[in-house]
Amino acid sequence: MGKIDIPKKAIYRLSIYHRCLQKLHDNGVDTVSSTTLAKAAGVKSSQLRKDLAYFGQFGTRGLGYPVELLSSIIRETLGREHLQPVILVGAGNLGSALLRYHGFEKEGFEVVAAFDANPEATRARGVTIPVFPDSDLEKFITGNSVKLAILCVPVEFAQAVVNRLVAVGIQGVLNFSPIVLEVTPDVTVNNVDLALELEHLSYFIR
Amino acid sequence: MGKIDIPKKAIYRLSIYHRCLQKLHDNGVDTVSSTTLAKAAGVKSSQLRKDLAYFGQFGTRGLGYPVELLSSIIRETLGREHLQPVILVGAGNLGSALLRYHGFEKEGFEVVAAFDANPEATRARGVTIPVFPDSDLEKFITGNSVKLAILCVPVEFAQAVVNRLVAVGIQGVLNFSPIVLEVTPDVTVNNVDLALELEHLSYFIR
DNA sequence: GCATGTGAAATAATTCACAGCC
DNA sequence: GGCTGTGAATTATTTCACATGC
Repeated sequence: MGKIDIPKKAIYRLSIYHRCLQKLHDNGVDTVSSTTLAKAAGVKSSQLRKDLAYFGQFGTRGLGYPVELLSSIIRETLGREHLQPVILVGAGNLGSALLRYHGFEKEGFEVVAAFDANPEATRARGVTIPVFPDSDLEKFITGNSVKLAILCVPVEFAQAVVNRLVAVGIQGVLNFSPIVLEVTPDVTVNNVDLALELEHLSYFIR
Repeated sequence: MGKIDIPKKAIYRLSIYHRCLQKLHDNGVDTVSSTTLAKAAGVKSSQLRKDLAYFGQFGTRGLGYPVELLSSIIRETLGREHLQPVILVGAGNLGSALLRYHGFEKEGFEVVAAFDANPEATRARGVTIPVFPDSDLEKFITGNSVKLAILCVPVEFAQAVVNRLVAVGIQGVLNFSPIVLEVTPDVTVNNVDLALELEHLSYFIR
């Protein structure tokens, strides 16, 4: 790959900049300075300029950045020009909650299918996205070239399921199980660990 | 405070170590080397030793660390010796999903109450935790000395609600809204931004 | 004059490597 | 011999500060 040079944290910030730019665009703004955009994103202006400099030059000195252009360049850099299909595996309490939540769709991801050991029960929970038995996983992923998966299975199954996903081509996993998943370096795992976040907070209160 | 010297990221890792230690303890292990524990936690052994060194010396050279003792020392360091009450504000799709999920309880946090503009609707969604109208927020927080809040209100209300929370003593906020919240430095905000995590993943797939 | 783009400086975090101790 | 604890070295990230260009 040719993008190993952008720091991981900068990539998270790109997403934030992208959101701020969309908001500015909705408000009819078409040029923004690094100072203004940085303030909206909660970072220093120098950091914003450095982050953008990792992948090109888009501003005009004395003026600022073109909102719409920068927005689409970031979208492209993040690989968001084309809609990415996403599957969700494990539609228990949290999984079916996320399916009903539709927070991903709002930001432009399409959750195309869910998988569970007991698909009937999930459908009964008011989930409208198609739910399949988890034995259909491999067939579906291969057939639909899915690259991204949201993993909400119970912690004791998480490693086994991720192995199956990776074997058929999943390259990115959003993992909600409180476990450190072992994957090959070509697979990216992002952990969302709600209890861990609360624990972290509890350190900072007195 | 006297703990400003431990890096933020090290604190997250402490929680992970703590989990691994509990598992080891459950399996009857009573001593563990930095190499073994680090492997379980997915970090380098040198990093584990450095992280622990931030707040003391607990190991025996040639042997390793005492599992139970280290576990309780970490718990104390994180401020988890005593149960912290937590409230949840905004019981819409995601909020009520989290209430039904009970993932926090499993890790030892007690969600004592939820607040929403429409408490009836939330109760109807099968939530068993008490739900109050959001006008009761201040009274409840003050009356029960709550310090931690989970924030799931729609993004356009997030800043206003966090202002109210902070005004009556909330010191830690787990924020699910895709917005950069402005708070005074004595308040800690942790953002869980699901769409942003997916976007981050989409950068790494090809 | 104003705001970008960027080397250089400062700061932070990680990893090495080994002395010290059981 | 094995494993911790820790300074020193390395690597990564952030911030500064200013030359450059509109």
